[in-house]
Amino acid sequence: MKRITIKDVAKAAGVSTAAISYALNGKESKVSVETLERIQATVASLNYIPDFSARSLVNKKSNLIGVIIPETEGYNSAILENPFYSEIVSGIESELRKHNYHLILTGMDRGKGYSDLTLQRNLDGVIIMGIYNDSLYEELKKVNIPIILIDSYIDDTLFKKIGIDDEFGGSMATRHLIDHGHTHIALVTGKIKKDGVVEKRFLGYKSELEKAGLLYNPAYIFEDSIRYEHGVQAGIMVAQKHPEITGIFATADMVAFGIISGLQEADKRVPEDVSVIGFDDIMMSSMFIPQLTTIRQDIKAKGIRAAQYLIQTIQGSISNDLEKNTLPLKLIERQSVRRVLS
Amino acid sequence: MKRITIKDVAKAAGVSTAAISYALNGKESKVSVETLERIQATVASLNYIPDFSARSLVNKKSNLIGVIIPETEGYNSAILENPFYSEIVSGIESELRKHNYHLILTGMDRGKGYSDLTLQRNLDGVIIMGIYNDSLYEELKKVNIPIILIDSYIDDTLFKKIGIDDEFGGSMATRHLIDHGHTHIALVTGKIKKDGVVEKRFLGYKSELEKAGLLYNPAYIFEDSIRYEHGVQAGIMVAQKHPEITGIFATADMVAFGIISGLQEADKRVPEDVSVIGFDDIMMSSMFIPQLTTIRQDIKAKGIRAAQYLIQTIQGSISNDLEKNTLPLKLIERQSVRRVLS
DNA sequence: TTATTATGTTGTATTGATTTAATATATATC
DNA sequence: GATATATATTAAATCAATACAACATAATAA
Repeated sequence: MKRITIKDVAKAAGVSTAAISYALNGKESKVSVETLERIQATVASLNYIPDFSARSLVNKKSNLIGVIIPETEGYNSAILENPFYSEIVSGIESELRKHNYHLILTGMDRGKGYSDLTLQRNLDGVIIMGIYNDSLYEELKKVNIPIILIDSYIDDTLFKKIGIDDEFGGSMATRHLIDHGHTHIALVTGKIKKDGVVEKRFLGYKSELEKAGLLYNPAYIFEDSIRYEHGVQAGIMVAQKHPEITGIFATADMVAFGIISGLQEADKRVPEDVSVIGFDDIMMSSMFIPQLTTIRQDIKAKGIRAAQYLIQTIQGSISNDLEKNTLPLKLIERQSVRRVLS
Repeated sequence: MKRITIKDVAKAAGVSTAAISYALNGKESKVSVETLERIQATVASLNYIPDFSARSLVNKKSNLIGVIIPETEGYNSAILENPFYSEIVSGIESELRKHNYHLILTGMDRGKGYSDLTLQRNLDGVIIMGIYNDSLYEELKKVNIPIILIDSYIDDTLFKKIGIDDEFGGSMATRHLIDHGHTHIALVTGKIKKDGVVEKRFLGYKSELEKAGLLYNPAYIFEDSIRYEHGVQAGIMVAQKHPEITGIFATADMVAFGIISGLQEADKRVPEDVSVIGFDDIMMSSMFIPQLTTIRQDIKAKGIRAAQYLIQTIQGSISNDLEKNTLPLKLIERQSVRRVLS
């Protein structure tokens, strides 16, 4: 089946290809009403669908957006095994589709460049998740297209960012435990890297302890990776080695699930013996038993907002609306935290 | 920053653009060793990256694969909220990346066509999830590119398929309950549509009941959608209206989670009072409490296999290896099913 | 009526890479 | 040394669309 090109349409409608192009690209003013209608009719009858390759070759726009998920430790080349990212991508996709952009989804082998994809495909823009100071940093600057960073604290006006106030979130979670009478509070988290979200949440945790006059004990920090398995280990550890700990703040819900399992495995009950608070409020958190008390961020909205922001930037209607770029957080009280009597 | 084109490289290396093209596309035999080396050197020094739009314009290959997730009932335009799909996409992505294909991920508004995307982007192939007999059927045939269907029973040699033996899986699950002494077994499931996977699982359930001489009771079928919420409702229903039911087969793990919550809400314990078996073995199933007994399919492998099969088809090395296209199932015994005494 | 402006319309160059056919050069055969 | 063969190399056509500049026609102004 041969492809129907703009020439075929032109011939059938008895006009030039230029007329077709004008008629189809919002330049109806350059075409009379009669020809416009005739063109539209023939386009429909021939079922003509323009070729994006040819189009993007001339006007350097591809209507393609790259969505890049760097490999997280522990999630080996399985970029969507982390449900948090799935929800974000889901939001991005729905928003992009609404605006007639297509989405190229890709993981990123460490070492390999971002710019390859971008240049090869003439991407109109890129959304990158959870990147912290890194070698990629400089490379990103070279590729001169709009870039939105989700959950990044890279401090450069060149990059637009969508995120949350992670430090505040860390404070909220910690304070919630403190307010419920907990005095020995552990933190279970992924690697604390400079300018990563996890560092900020940790900072919130620490400052809130100080504010409450509680002792910050480095032995209460279980730092490894943002994975279920790490949570399990930490849970067992807490149960066996630290009976004084009654509250645990996990910097991700996934980790909180692991902690709860680990605790139960070591015969501690949640929340009767130990309270656990998570972070993110992924979908599973309300389905888990016990239902997880956590700091909610609207994950899907994050994706949607990132897509909107990117599209605005591409189309030049840049609204540098910082308030809308730091999304709200909310404490969701469910079943995994209880009050202890002092 | 101006783009570096093949012409720039040609000029810098003192050869024609044709030579560059040969050197870069595995046609080294048409180029002498010296020029090849010179070209490679200049390509590296100029950091030349070819433009896929131009390339795909001439050879009608885009190195792009479309991954299409039709909107599931209940998952309104949030294509990845279903963790099952996320895992598949994850598998597809890793495999495609390995072979230098890029992936366009998109949901599909009901009504809108598949062929638009395909033709616009000159896709080399398409992977479509969970499509059953439908109006889209005919449209798919018109677009003459390789298509892999995941979890579909559309019977047409034009479409290649990757799936599992859903009926057998349904049997396995049901038999497991029967073997554990259960005689009143409910089925909680999404809409049973002709040629959908759910229908097959239902058929397996039914036939296994008959085989065991048990009564098939339509009142035990809770048919609505493959969603957590439906599971909750069904769980409550069973607890309140059907105390005789001791075993429940959910045609998806997500639904099983809901059932367990619903049962607990209505003061039934799992597995002490009621046993629940799921289907899929998504990641959460081993993390859930109680850990879910389920029929495992290797979800990520499904994605990988689909990608492999598609790439083979595109490249002409078609291995119509049916055995490898029906992936194995395995009963995973965990904590949500227990033996009842008769 | 002629000059001027506005409105449609089209021919053609352009985009970046591939590929065919033609050409130039080197090597082997007799 | 002349002819045939193999090997490098390149000029130019091609892919499908866009957009500039040129031109024709109609509408308006003088």
